[in-house]
Amino acid sequence: MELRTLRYFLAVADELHFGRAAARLHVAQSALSAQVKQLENEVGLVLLDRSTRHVELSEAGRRFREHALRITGAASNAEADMRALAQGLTGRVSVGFVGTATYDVLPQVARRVHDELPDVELVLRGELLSPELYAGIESGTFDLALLRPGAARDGVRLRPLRTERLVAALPSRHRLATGETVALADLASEAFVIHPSGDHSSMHDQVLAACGRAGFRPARLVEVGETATLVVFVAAGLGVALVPEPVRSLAVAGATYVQLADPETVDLALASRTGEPSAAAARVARIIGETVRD
Amino acid sequence: MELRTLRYFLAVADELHFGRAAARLHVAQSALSAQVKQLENEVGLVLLDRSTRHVELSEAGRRFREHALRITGAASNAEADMRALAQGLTGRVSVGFVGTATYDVLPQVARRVHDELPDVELVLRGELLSPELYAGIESGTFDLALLRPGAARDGVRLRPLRTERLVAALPSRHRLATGETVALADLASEAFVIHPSGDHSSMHDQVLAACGRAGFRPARLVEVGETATLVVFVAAGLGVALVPEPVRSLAVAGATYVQLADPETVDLALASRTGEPSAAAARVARIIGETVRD
DNA sequence: TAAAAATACTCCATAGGTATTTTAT
DNA sequence: ATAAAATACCTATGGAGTATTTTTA
Repeated sequence: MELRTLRYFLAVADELHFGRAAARLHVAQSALSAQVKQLENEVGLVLLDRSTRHVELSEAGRRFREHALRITGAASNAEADMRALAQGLTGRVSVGFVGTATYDVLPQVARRVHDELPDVELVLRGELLSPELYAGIESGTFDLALLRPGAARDGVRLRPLRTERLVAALPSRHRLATGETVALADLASEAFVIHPSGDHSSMHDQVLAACGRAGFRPARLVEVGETATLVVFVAAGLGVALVPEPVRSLAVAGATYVQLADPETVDLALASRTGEPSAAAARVARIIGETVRD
Repeated sequence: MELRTLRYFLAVADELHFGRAAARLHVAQSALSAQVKQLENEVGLVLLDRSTRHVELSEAGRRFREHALRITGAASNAEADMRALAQGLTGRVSVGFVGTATYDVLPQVARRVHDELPDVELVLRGELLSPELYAGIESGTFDLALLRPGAARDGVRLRPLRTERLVAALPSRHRLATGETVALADLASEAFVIHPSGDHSSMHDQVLAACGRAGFRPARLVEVGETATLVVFVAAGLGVALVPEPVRSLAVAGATYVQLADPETVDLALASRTGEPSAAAARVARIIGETVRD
């Protein structure tokens, strides 16, 4: 039993006329007759009661028609689904994010994917550290990752997205919180709320490097994993923090973001596995690129 | 896309090894490789990530596998169902009965079909007159009919089942109800409860013919369609009746069946359409034959 | 008698086989 | 070095076409 045979049978069952059915299928009437006959031999039942003047479905034919419709329908579904998958209109894309991208890029991307690619399942994991994301891309856990680019690793392709200025997050009551800008050196004696150092967090290292360039080393460090928690700690007066400018979209009462006088920046990049990504992943990558650009 | 291709793909997806899958399918490895490759071309996606040392399903392959399983599963279902249909183990069989077979043959047949052919749907219509049954067989409304054989009609095949003796149904209080037998002539002056004459009921005619042979013509006729109602009327004292002996299984308080001294009989036959009946109808016919024989 | 399905036959596309090459570990 | 998939090439099955016959309403 083959799908072609079933399609032939269904055409005859539809037209109740071998000639017309053959025309519809673009095959000769004789080929159609032969195929239907073979199908009947296979199932061991007469499916069509036919004379030269009349064709009608037998009881068995009516029953078989239901089966044939189910089978060819499932095949059509499969074809349609695979076509959609090939075009990136369906499928699953898992994306990992560093914490500082979680509150800015992530929600916009999720919204656009939901609107433009409703059948694409987006699996999001935010608040991860760049090394974890590198490993996730290599191992296939993630199709895409938004991370702070570090040493190139082969198996991972990096595309620079943008450079983000660092801003200071200060308690609103802080004496420097009302200024237009703040010089990093003026924060030398403050406690710093900072991402954890473990596993080589990129933000941890870059904040300390910036302080170093400003001529000091923070006296006290309060390590906090989640970006949201970090800002809340600042708001609570536990210290100051340096965060990429897009974190501003995370508004927390009691915390104020102030532009740095120093030109400190961190890079944001999109990572993917080398080789052909899935069509859906490519579409999501494109949306991420457009979202960041705007 | 053809079922063969899907089965090949599923074998490889199962074995994750082209050589073993080919062996399982009894085809050469090269043929399998070619078919899988062609399938991938058709769907436009790589379904299997493979090297000479390792074969695994791609994301698209996992997705396609679900489709392929659904499709081939539906095809297997179809084959199994058609096989069962060809063997008469499934399908629908409609059977019509004359009223006097309704209470005897019908329940036994229904029970046996239910037990022995659980997937055969038995559609029963009882309490019909033989001419209606003839027409129903010819028109295809019924696959089988239990009826009183009359003039042969072509398009209808008749198989004699048995000859049933007529017995008298008398009100229990009737003076003749206690005898071992009753002579028909002794009922000459009674009112007769009888099946309707309309549409040439066979029982109607045969009861009157029997009376004629006994030398009388019933003084009064009470016409009743249903056999059960007929016996109830007798029990109520509205008259006497002649019924085929199997109607005895219809026990009604107040009515007594008494053997006739006269050797009057009616025939019961199984009617079916000429030509090949469905396998299920043939099985049911066989069960009817066996049931009546016992 | 005419329309339509079945049959006879021929052809060729393609599934499948054998032998060999390529490739990744 | 070797196991296994891919490739090259050949064969043959069977699907499809043309022409004709058969059938029945």
